[in-house]
Amino acid sequence: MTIRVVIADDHAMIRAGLRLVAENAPGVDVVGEAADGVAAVAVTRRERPDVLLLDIAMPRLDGLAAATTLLANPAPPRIVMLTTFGSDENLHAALRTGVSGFLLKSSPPEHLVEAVRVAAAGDGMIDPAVTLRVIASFAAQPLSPPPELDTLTPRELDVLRLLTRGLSNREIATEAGISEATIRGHVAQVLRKLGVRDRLQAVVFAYESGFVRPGRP
Amino acid sequence: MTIRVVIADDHAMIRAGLRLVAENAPGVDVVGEAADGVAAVAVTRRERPDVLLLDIAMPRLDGLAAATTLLANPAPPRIVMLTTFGSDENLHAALRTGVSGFLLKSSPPEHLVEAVRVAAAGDGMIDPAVTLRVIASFAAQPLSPPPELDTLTPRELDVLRLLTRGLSNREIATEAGISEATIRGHVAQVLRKLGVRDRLQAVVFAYESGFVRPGRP
DNA sequence: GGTTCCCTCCGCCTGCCGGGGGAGGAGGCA
DNA sequence: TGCCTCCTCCCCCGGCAGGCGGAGGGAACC
Repeated sequence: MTIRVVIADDHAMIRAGLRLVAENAPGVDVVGEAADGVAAVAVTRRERPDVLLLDIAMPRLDGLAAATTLLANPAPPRIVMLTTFGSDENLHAALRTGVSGFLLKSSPPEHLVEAVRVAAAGDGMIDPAVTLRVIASFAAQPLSPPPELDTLTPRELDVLRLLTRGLSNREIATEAGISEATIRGHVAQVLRKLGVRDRLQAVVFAYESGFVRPGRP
Repeated sequence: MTIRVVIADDHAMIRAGLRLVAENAPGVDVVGEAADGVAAVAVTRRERPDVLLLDIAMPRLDGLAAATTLLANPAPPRIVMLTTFGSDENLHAALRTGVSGFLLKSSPPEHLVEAVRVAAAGDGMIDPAVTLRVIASFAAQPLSPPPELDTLTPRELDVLRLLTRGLSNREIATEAGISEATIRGHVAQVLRKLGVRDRLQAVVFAYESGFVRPGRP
């Protein structure tokens, strides 16, 4: 029932440190090491560990690419991504690959052990230091109620909704069952109220303001 | 330096359990309780705790509304949301409010204590049991690469990106530093490859496919 | 009754968009 | 070398979009 772990990092010193921390934890066994992404993939395929500790920044093949490669195969290991800097690019890119954990190297050793155990159990863990940023990426949009939208009349909101479906004035007129001339008037009004130049910018505004969201008809 | 905590849950039994767990942790002090959302807001405003443990499902005012209310005020407490079921609705709704933690009641007590400490420190924690779903919500869209986008050349992708900012051909030309005629050609190509009629639908496609996302420049 | 807002509709006109077709240079590949 | 893709640029032309001003009917409010 031990958790078999492979460590991938290009710095020997850090590998040693990670190994020390991991092996000091009961039930955790380090079964391999790799100093770059290509080796990480090879060692992982050979050893089939439960958990792969993967540094993002590595030569030849970076951790993101290695994770993507491994996760595309059947029965991949759980991957805990390690990084020195918790930049938004690193964070989002890592989460996108579908890793089970994301940890900063500045995290206390017990977090690392916890992340390994959690990952091995099929769950996930994100470093507390960056978790708020993950949450913020959910909260960011709906917390911005664009004041301009409030001034739109119901009819104008209808028209804006239809605009975001890529319809022409004529199509909107058909859809709404009124004349195209009326739609033109509504569209002009919407553009004026939103302070945008054309229907294209109105659609961008609608998406960016959260008035419409991708994937919801 | 103790962490002052308020507990809000409509079940007295659960409040007692949470209090027991929290007070058993060194440096954590429970300074108030509430049995519904309205009381939670009132107690929180009176006690000004560092951390508020907030159940989602509560009478009068649910935890989500209470969190939204409190977080809209200046100097809000850190909020750790508690829930019995880790449904996607609960999860996303909670993260949207901007809480610092999201925990299932089925989590081990030490997770609760850890979440309180992490929240008090200004960081965030998401229950390992639902973290993978959070990660998946990042991976969900980019893992569906609409085949049409693959056929676009780098230049055409640039143009599409600029299109989604609501720019005219002339503005795109200026932005890209090439002639408008060239942009017209690229746009025509993009429309053809995406199978859409005009730039408006191309922008809608870009948003709906996840090629661009609201709120990310 | 007057005012205001919303919804409906009309015509005119300028300008950009998009379709069509063509063309040349740069770079990769066999 | 030939072949291909990509990027660059051009012309013509029809059509829709958007700005302009105007107008009438209905509902709500004072």
